[in-house]
Amino acid sequence: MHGEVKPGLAMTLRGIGKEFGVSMTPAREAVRRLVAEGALSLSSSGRVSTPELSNDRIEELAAIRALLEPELAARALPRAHLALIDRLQSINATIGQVIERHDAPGYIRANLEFHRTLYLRAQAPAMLAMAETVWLQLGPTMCDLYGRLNRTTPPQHHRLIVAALKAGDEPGLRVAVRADVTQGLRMLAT
Amino acid sequence: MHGEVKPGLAMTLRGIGKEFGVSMTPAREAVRRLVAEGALSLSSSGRVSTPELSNDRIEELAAIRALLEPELAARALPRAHLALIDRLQSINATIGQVIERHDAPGYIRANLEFHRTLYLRAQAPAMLAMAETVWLQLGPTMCDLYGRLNRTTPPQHHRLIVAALKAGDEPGLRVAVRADVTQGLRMLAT
DNA sequence: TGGGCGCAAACGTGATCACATATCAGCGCG
DNA sequence: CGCGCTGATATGTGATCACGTTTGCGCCCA
Repeated sequence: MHGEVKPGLAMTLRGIGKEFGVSMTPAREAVRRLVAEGALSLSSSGRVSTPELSNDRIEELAAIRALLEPELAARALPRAHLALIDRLQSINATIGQVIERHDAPGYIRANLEFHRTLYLRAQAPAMLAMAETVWLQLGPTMCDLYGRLNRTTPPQHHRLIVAALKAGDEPGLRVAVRADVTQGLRMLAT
Repeated sequence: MHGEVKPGLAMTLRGIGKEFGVSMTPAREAVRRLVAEGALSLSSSGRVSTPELSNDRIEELAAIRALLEPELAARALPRAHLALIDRLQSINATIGQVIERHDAPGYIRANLEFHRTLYLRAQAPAMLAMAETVWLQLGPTMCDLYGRLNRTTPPQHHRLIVAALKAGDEPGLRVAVRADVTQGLRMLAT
């Protein structure tokens, strides 16, 4: 999810087992679960690797985010109290620092923490799980793209999200979240 | 997904293995995959069973359907030719027959076939997979509910969907699909 | 008769193994 | 010099087993 493993990297069950000090059986279970969630892809011979997403697939996954996440944010809005907004702003500050360091996985991690912190308030576990599944699928590819771009602009959409939360403005919040989610896609087109 | 197994039913790995003539290992993999997809729930002791969904969870899953499926339908709309519409109408006729027979799993299966046939045209595999995951989670509970209700009215929303497809009316299609998806939820409230 | 209690059966977990298959390096041929 | 073949190595699959834990049934006592 955090993009710590590059897209297209192949792995073996025995290798994973050795890496974590377990036998093949738990490694197999973990791998098969990640395959079921779309985080890893299974070749016809059973070999496993991180998927290399096509542009169409990325667009599709971004579209799913653009559907789910505004709804999650809207559901969180009535439950968003001051402490939550403070927390979001603090995470936002961290994101600014991470960007300066050009730390792509760190940026992804902090960015997702911002979204997850907000969506946790929505009290919608199935919807959140679904969003995290999408993040999991996008992780390696997104991190690769961010790493290539070396962007230096802080996330202005997050500020808009926080502002809409403070104002209790649901339509504005939906628009801000959708814009934040779609921004990553636009970056790909360049 | 088709609701052939009742909610809350517990299963054992050795039992599943014996049922399908394999050992525990493949049974474990299959079960863990279904757990990852949310179709089965894993107790703290590792025992597995079909989940009994709370009303909140059902509402949430229906909301996800209401988000994803209109989008899938809209993406399928430009690609929907006459043969597809014929196929949908034929499935619709089947649904009418199944309802007369009070065959709840058959109804679920035919209903999902209607939706899947349409959504396959959307050329959006990730989004379709996500919708199917939701169906998988709802399957047992929905079938249970349908079985209790013994409804006799044919699905009028499907007719609206077909009409909107014929007319090339995207907003109307989105509304019709959303109404069809939400209908199941309304039934629960009674 | 109802409610704890204990024990045996059953369960999940993780390890190991045999086997069929895929992968890749090296080599020989064109 | 490039291409295909071949064999050794490595991989996934499914079975089986030992072990610690949970479960559920029967029994005992109040």
